[in-house]
Amino acid sequence: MSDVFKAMADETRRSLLDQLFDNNGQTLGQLTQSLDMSRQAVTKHLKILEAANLVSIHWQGREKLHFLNPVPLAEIVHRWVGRFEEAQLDMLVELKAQSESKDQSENRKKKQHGL
Amino acid sequence: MSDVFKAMADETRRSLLDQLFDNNGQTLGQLTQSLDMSRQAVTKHLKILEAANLVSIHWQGREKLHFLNPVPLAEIVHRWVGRFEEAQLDMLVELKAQSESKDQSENRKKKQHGL
DNA sequence: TTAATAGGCAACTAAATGGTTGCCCGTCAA
DNA sequence: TTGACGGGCAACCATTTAGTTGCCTATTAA
Repeated sequence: MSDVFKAMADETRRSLLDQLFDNNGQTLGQLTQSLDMSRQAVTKHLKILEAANLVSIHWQGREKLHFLNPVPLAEIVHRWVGRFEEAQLDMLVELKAQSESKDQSENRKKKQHGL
Repeated sequence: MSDVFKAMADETRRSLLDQLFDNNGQTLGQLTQSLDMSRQAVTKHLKILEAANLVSIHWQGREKLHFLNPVPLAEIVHRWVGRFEEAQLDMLVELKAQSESKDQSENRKKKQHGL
């Protein structure tokens, strides 16, 4: 899981994923063209994306084709969406409780404000 | 956006978020207890979470309370879920095309083309 | 057969990251 | 009022990260 988040944490790597969104199955050379850095630097980024299982490769002659693998991110992200949506509900409950607690002294006037 | 992914990329910080999921509004001291590192190290992690807007703080006397802010991650994550789900469809189409290509000999009715 | 193309590997560097320690300040309670 | 407690700030350190360059291999095309 850490691998996926770390892979996503870099702008260059997100840009590589963007490129593959737009046009799946590109070669290293193609992916490098749009990036203003050396081929070897791009190779390293792609290795990290591969390690995170976000990109899979397919050799065709001397060309290395790169394909998006959406599965691990979809999984991870669905999980965190769930957790955060729960938390969001909790937070609403809590804010409500806090505001009620603050309003104890004057709770008949029903005035409320948050943090 | 980079800030959010970078914040999420560290195990310690995800663990801090976990703690706040379980019990929102904890102090720095409380958050430190479960972490086997110095208070100052935890402070740095919390600063990063604050900068990513994933945690907000509220001073109460000499205590600093930390609260989860689910909004930015929910946003980011919904966006990426959308993109990846699109890509996932693309991939299915592509896998279908590949398998059809493999089945060429026994399925002559369907047309196929290479990657 | 040879040159150009696509890419890999290793060594190196600068900067960012994650941690430490020491000392300081404000708040609270005895 | 004084000492303990909750936390901040800054300097320092080791490791990781993101990039470079130079050279090598394998495939393709002339």
